[in-house]
Amino acid sequence: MSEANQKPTDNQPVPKAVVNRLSLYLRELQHLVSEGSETISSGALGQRLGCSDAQVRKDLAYFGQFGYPGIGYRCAELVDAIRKILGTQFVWPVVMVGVGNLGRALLGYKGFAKQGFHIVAALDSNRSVVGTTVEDVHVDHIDELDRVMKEKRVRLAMIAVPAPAAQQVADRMVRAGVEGIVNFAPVTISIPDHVSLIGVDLAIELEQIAFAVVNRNHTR
Amino acid sequence: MSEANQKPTDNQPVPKAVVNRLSLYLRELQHLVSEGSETISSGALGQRLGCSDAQVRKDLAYFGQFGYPGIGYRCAELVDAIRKILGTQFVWPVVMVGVGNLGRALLGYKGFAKQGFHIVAALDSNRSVVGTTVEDVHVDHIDELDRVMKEKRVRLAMIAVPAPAAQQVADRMVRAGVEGIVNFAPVTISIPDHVSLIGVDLAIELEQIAFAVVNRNHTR
DNA sequence: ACATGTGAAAAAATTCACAGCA
DNA sequence: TGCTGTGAATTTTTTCACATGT
Repeated sequence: MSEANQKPTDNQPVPKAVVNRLSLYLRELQHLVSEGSETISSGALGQRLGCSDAQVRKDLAYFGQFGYPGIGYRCAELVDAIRKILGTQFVWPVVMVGVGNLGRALLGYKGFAKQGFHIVAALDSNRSVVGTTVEDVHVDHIDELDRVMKEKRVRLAMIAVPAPAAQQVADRMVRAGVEGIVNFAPVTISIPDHVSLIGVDLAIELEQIAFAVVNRNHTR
Repeated sequence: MSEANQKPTDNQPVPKAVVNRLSLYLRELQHLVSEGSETISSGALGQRLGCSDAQVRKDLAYFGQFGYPGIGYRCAELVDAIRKILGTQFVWPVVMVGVGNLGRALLGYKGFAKQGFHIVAALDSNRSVVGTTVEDVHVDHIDELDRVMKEKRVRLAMIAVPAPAAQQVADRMVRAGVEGIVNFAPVTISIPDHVSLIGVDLAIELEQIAFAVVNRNHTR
């Protein structure tokens, strides 16, 4: 029957872990669509991702009814539904602050565009990169942050500056009205409650794997 | 009174989320040490990271007793203890497969070394980069994977190849005896149970922020 | 007085299991 | 028959609250 509410059925809070899996479902479903699959069952989808059929169904149930009993889910339809839920049915303009090693790589990463994010500007404090174009993105001075964000209607930003500069960059973003930040600097930053924040620390991922390897049987 | 078991007190399984927070505690404690702080309480540490005092204490309690009633935790001592727990008190040699955009950036990222990971070799299938040196790391052909891993006693690997190649790279790594993989390719890969795997998808992080911004009040 | 470590209680997430629909 | 959606049961994680150590 597939009735798509893009908002939770009530106003139940949605656990972060559920939203995270939603992104995984989306990525997998996009593969399936590109391979020509019409439909998939919760069990088959779960198996590909290493979770249970019940979990797939429960996760989706937070947002509506998308499946067809006896059939499963129509891949293309569910892709659209999840993009609506995540808010990526339209393209988001994003700014990148920090055009060092990591910033450059992120600017060149094609995966963002594929999922509906367009990096419309890069900013840095280093005068030697300001004015250049990196991976087709023009680099402005950090002082232009406010202007650029307003001109381009930017709501999301990424931070890829050295750790000591991250907090002040975040502060500037907040003043410029940013609504969400992905922080790649290896430091905890604090921002007001009304701004969303995710920290991604590449070294931490390696630490997690090291732990898992050393304590192979103690982790779940 | 600071009795450091590097293994869980019993054989209780340790939740993944706990280990993840351990890495955050470590990073924060390293900052504190470099700022000259001697001790910190569970409450103060939790506040910096956005979690409760009880959570900090419970997390650490999985591994032993590290605190001093009335005092808190000695920062330097706890840094050492957590590194022991995570298994990063010694340097891990790591290989990187894929020397494209993202691979290059990761090779140049200084944060790995700081946390005890040394990238000892990079590998790629593209003959035009094989034999070059990127960020002081020599690039070998992917066919050398087995030899390099054995020569350098490598147990951990990172994947930064295009999505379609990721699974076969993982398979090769498994055959070469890898024990843990961090996969930066935006695709689900499957590996035998005895190998640990973490997937990091940069676009997914942006999706999570987009969702949080759109549904500001439904997430927890 | 201050702050840990930890059982007990509460809350949250996952899994089970089954009614109901195609 | 095959598979969804969902209450109920179970398991896991977090929070509470306090006895204990300094």
